[in-house]
Amino acid sequence: MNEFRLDDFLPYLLNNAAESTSRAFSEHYRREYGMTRAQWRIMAHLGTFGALTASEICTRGFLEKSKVSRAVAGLEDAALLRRQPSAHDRRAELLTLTDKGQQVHADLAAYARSFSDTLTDRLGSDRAAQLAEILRDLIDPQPGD
Amino acid sequence: MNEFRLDDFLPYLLNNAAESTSRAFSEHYRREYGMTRAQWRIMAHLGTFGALTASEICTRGFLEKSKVSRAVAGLEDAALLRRQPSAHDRRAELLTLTDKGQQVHADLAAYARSFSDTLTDRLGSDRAAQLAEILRDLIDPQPGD
DNA sequence: AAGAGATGGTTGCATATGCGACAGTTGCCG
DNA sequence: CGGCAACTGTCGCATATGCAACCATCTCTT
Repeated sequence: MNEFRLDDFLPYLLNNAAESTSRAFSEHYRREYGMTRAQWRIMAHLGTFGALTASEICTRGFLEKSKVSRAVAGLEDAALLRRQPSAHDRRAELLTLTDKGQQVHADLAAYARSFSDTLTDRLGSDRAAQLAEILRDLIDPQPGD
Repeated sequence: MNEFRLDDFLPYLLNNAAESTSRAFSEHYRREYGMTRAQWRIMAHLGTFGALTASEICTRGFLEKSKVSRAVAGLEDAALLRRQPSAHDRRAELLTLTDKGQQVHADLAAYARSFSDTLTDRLGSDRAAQLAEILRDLIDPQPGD
């Protein structure tokens, strides 16, 4: 009969796990810096990978471009990032963190780090590493790119 | 220095994996039935577990209660589910799928099933099972419950 | 039995979101 | 070269969302 079991449906489990593990953390940057999830994600990308364009962030982070556009505007207003024209493409803008942005990123990264350690402890480091690896496999082949 | 690596941050990977694996599927029920993500999730719960109250769905699915409230209203308007008063608690309402709701659920479940098979193939069934198991461990201890 | 506090569900309001349309730019093919 | 498709980022609009306030009901303590 090919029954459907919600408890085994990977997208469902992934959504729950993502939601469950992101909530506590998101409350932190929300309280401390008034940042949204999209804003934190953009900061995290720039803090980790350096200068990126908005559309690169869209692709890497599975975010809508209008969402990124507005989140970037907010971060710019808060003086956390700066735009500069791309040398090779006049449509695109390179985004980089300001000094203030770097500081904020450093704080959030430290928090994220300790948060991550908690999760790893809970799973055991072997399984945590397994999980990360499998997730990367699952993510890589992005449908439309 | 305790560096922060976004590529190893589990909440990030989980969000990307969830988003990546949910997108194609969500396009389907959106197109076919005009349903939102929350609505599909509610249908999936009711289809799998039978009668539930809204708050049980909130807890299981990591959904805000106002989101559920409105999604349920929409599903009721579409005649996909029905409310009946709980025998033991006059505040609560038991939600169940209507016949039409069951049909829609059956269709979506079949689609989900084949979708799930694709993912499992891609990972290999061992790793897919590992993943599901680890995710369940990660989810279980829900912060505020 | 009474009141405090928790819980179920709805709703108002401000904000966030997705989609589609748009203007400007680029790259490619004939 | 000329033009057309693809791409970048922004914006308007309708809708979805989160939060807090709210009413009704339940539970627990005393």
